[in-house]
Amino acid sequence: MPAARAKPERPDISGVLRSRIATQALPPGSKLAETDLAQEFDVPRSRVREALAVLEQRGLVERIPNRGAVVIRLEPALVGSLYEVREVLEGACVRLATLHAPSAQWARWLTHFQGPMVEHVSAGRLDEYIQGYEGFRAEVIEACRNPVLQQMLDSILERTQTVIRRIIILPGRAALGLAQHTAVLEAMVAGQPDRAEQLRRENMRSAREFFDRYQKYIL
Amino acid sequence: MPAARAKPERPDISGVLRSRIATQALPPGSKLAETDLAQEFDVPRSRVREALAVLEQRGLVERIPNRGAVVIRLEPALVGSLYEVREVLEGACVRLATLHAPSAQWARWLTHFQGPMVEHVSAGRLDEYIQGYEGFRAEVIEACRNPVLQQMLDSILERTQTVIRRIIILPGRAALGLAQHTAVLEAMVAGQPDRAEQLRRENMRSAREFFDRYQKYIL
DNA sequence: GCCAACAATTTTGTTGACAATCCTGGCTCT
DNA sequence: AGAGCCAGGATTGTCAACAAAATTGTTGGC
Repeated sequence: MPAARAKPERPDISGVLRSRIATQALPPGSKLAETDLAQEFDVPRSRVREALAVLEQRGLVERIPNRGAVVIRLEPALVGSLYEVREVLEGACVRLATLHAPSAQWARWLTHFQGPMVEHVSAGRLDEYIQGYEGFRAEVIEACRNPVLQQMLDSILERTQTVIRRIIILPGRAALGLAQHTAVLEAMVAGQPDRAEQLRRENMRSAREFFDRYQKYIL
Repeated sequence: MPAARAKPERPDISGVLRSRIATQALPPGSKLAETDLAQEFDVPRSRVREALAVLEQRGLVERIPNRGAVVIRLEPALVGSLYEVREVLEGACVRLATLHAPSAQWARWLTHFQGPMVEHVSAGRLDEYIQGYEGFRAEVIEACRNPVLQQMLDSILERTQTVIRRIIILPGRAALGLAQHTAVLEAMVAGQPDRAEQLRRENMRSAREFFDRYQKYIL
């Protein structure tokens, strides 16, 4: 039997780079050298080039002619713009989820948010808190059944992930955020989409206030 | 004197193709052949390739491996998703514009909407009506001072432009839309950002109802 | 010692050729 | 006659070499 021929893998370069930028494995200002990336992923440089075009279009890197691509730097004004848009998108998200999924689905999460999650926060186990929240969030987005909304939220999140993680560890933020999320969930369980949307938007504005107040520690 | 050397122009291929798709010069289902485009724009094929990667990322074309790129077809469900997102983005837009620009700036437009625009609509001069509205709209987006919001709205508009133009010619739509826009403007002049946002969202839902009702004539 | 001009190196941008894949059309076999 | 199959052509994907530009390093002069 001939050796199993390794099929030519096609790594999703743009995807890998996106997650590296989101996790700050590639911090703002990093230079993305085409040759290096082509070597690392073992692909021709033209593939790297296409990936960089996508990253530029997504607002993650800046490409200067004849000088290469660098990871974009988050100006305070840009963070503000991102939060303004995120506010209305997240609001629409919980409204649609409330409309499209049965109340019982959210009731499960409500008990989780009123029990274990409170423990996590008061015990300072932020990783567990974040993980639990991410699970809920994924279900909300799934319930929206709106690929356009999902894509735009993804795009905003990957640009602000680092800011989000620094906000959540601010003094009092996790506890306040948890209370706000619980309020949103109560509206969802009660089948009040508009109220859920409004509460979620207030939650986003609240997060943004923390950012404004602690801006110098975050950026 | 030596002949003026033509500097190597660098046409914005992705931009040209985007407008062609938006205006349906390239209707849904059209095939985008790399060789043809490279010849037409007189650029190497690699440039065309990068442009296609951007168009795919923007949701305007679908690329199938080894088979090329085709202009995406608007399914009714996708139009619904786009309108759900557009509703909240347009709402945020007028809210921010009301907050950031002086009332007087919108008062000018209000008189225009209550005078000439009514004439245009009742006389069936839809082109003038559209043109007047576009002017107002551009100023609103400008006043938002939010590049993220602007980019996302552009992205949605270029995908739904053809639908929008077919909705506006539906019986009664232009007159109703004008009345709704005037109501939004009144809220803006009165310095009521939240009310302007709410009215704008109602306007979007109304437009979407027209789409749902006349769907078979539009798609 | 510092600055400026110049040369060397590195990196990006471009080009054309080559390989792999898919579609088309005609042919053969049942 | 119809289904399946096998070229032929066309298109996409890949690649390496070349050209252009910018960065870096060096040298010479003040």
